[in-house]
Amino acid sequence: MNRHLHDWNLAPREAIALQRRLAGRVEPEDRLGEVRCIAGVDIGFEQGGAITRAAVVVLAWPPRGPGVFDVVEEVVHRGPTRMPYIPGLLSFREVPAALAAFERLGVMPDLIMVDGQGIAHPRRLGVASHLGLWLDLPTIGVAKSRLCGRHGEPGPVRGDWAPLIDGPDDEVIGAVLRSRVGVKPLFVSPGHRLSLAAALDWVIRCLGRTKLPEPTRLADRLASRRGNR
DNA sequence: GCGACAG
DNA sequence: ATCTTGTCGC
Repeated sequence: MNRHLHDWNLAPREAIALQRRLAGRVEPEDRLGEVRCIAGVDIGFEQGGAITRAAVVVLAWPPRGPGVFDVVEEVVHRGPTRMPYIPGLLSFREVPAALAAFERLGVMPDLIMVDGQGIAHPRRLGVASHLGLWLDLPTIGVAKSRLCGRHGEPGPVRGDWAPLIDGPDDEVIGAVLRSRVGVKPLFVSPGHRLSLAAALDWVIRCLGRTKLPEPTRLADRLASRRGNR
């Protein structure tokens, strides 16, 4: 079945072929059903990288106030690191741990924000898309830097953005978003079952006082085992 | 061959 | 990603 998706001991060449095949299953949708909670996912490492630490934070929607969310649930999964980091093959290193964390979740979220790219990937299957396909849930890729694509400098105001273009056909694969004045922009792209416009909309609506949207920011903090800011 | 390269 | 102190700014 989809069991082979769990055979993360794929050689790079096989992994790339799998990405090409799976990319065709990614579905862009304009809107979601009723959203009651949004999850943020991020992976951290311990002991020099030997241990992979996956964190999932589920927040209630709508927020209690501007940028203020109630935490519904938090899960951390720790396990041995199996794959090295290879640009373009990040999902094979991080998704297994993320899935293990989701299996422990009591409430499945209606939308997931992942630290990394969605379709803004050489083969249109970044970690957010891969996770979304596996869970069959809407996902958004929220990365702190660029993997591929060309773009101009977004405006200086929060909410300003510039399209992320790639390929010979100038395909729009994401957006470079100014999430906060005076900081490097975020790279937002659809993961699965969501359009770019919807993805951007959700990320902006989840922005609090910092650069990262709350779901990703809290998951990042938990994955890196930092208690504060 | 050279440069780029999520986390 | 992670290793790490102080420091500039609101």
